[in-house]
Amino acid sequence: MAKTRPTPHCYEFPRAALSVDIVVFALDGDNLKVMLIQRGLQPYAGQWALPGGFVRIHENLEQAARRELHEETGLHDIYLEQLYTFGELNRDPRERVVTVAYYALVNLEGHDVRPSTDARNAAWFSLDNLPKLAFDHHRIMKTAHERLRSKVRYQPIGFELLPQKFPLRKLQNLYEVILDRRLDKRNFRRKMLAMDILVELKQAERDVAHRAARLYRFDKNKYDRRTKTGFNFEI
Amino acid sequence: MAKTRPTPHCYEFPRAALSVDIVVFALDGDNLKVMLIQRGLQPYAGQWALPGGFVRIHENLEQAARRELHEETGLHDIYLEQLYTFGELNRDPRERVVTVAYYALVNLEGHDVRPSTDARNAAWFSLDNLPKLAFDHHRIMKTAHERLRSKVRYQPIGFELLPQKFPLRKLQNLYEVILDRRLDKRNFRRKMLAMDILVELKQAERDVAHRAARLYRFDKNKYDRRTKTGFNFEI
DNA sequence: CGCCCTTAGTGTATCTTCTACACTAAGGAG
DNA sequence: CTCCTTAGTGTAGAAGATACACTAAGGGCG
Repeated sequence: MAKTRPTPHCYEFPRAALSVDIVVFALDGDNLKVMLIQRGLQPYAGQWALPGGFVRIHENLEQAARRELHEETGLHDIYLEQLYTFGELNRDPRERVVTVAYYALVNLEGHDVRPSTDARNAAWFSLDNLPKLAFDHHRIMKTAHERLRSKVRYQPIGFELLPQKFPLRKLQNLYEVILDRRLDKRNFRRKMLAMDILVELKQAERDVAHRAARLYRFDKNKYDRRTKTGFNFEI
Repeated sequence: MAKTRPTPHCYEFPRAALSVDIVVFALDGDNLKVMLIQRGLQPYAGQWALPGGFVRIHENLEQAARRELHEETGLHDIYLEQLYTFGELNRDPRERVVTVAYYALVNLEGHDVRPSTDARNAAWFSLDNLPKLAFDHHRIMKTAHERLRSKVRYQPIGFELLPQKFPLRKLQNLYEVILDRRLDKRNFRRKMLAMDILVELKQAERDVAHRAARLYRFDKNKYDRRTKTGFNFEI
């Protein structure tokens, strides 16, 4: 597959290059973070950008996104969903590049996130403290953020940002951060538990300097069953 | 630009071809319809397919979708929105083709729809009576239908399927067809009018064999203003 | 060991929104 | 002028959303 000097590939009509870019969200206390990598090559050398790269001819789009994500950040087996395809003419100064953007959700504790694998410089940034981004990545990021904010309200994807076992306060905090507004504790708990998609565990938090909260986990099977009978998740 | 024998375009790595496909929805009484074209060339010659074609190197994705739509169906200046990008390896038997799918909404009365321009065979089909479709177009259609069903509930896009002036019963009918369930007339009217995004016109229906209904139109400015102050459209 | 600090965990009253439901009004057709 | 069809309207009860404050539990520290 890999040659030192690849043979050229010719077509009757000019073709755009096709890439994938991924907006990886994670929750760090009261901050929603995204992972960025610092570009080593031109264009935009030294600037921060979304992880991503060109789609190979024998992999589909999601495979390409997962491969790039793994190569550049070490992340694997995470929630990934197609966001939007950006195809403006001059979004890449080199040539026409169309990019299929994805967004990913990870929990910081569960995954062995090694931002600095592969000799690249990668790091988490708070969404409200982003550096200047290469290409049209700021726009992609904004689109991803909006999508997350609206999707989190009617699909149970927020759990992807938490460890498998979590106290309800962490879940509420997640929604408060993403939706950017305070929620009432009692109402939140009542509503969430009434949906009957969480399982109350026999464990409690450990090593906290206050009363330990009970842990819960999201039960996907229960959710799927409830969904089939007309139930709709909603925050 | 157009040559009888284009010079070849060569790249270091193989590239997928990039196309757009459009699912055009229209409402015809109690039926949701989509426009299909009958393919003249291989592969799938003679079979029905979504309108669409290859993206040119100097047009962006939406421009490509609008151009193809115009060339193949005569439709122009219509509501168009990106749906999803399909990139499975074997979705086109000739070679790797990644397609950016769009969906469009038109009102049958307002637009001069000429399905048979351009010497192609084009026609409207009821969604529940579709022929076998070329490529993975059935999947694209299904995705578009699901998107329409969910989006119509929280964005005022349904109006795109109606003429500018319409009686409330037509609007209710639209939601009943798309959501596939009956709505209560009094509740529907109360809710819709309470949103304060419709303007009651001084006109009534004409040429109906019963009491004529009052006509309304959707006021986008009003909607935008209300949206800015926290209002959310919802059916 | 006991006090303090912090977060966990709980119930109720009120307001708002959703639902179910049936009759009179208007207009054209015959 | 009668008939047929659809337009247009109100209300009561149920369900869901909101606002709100105290006691319980556990670790830290003096």
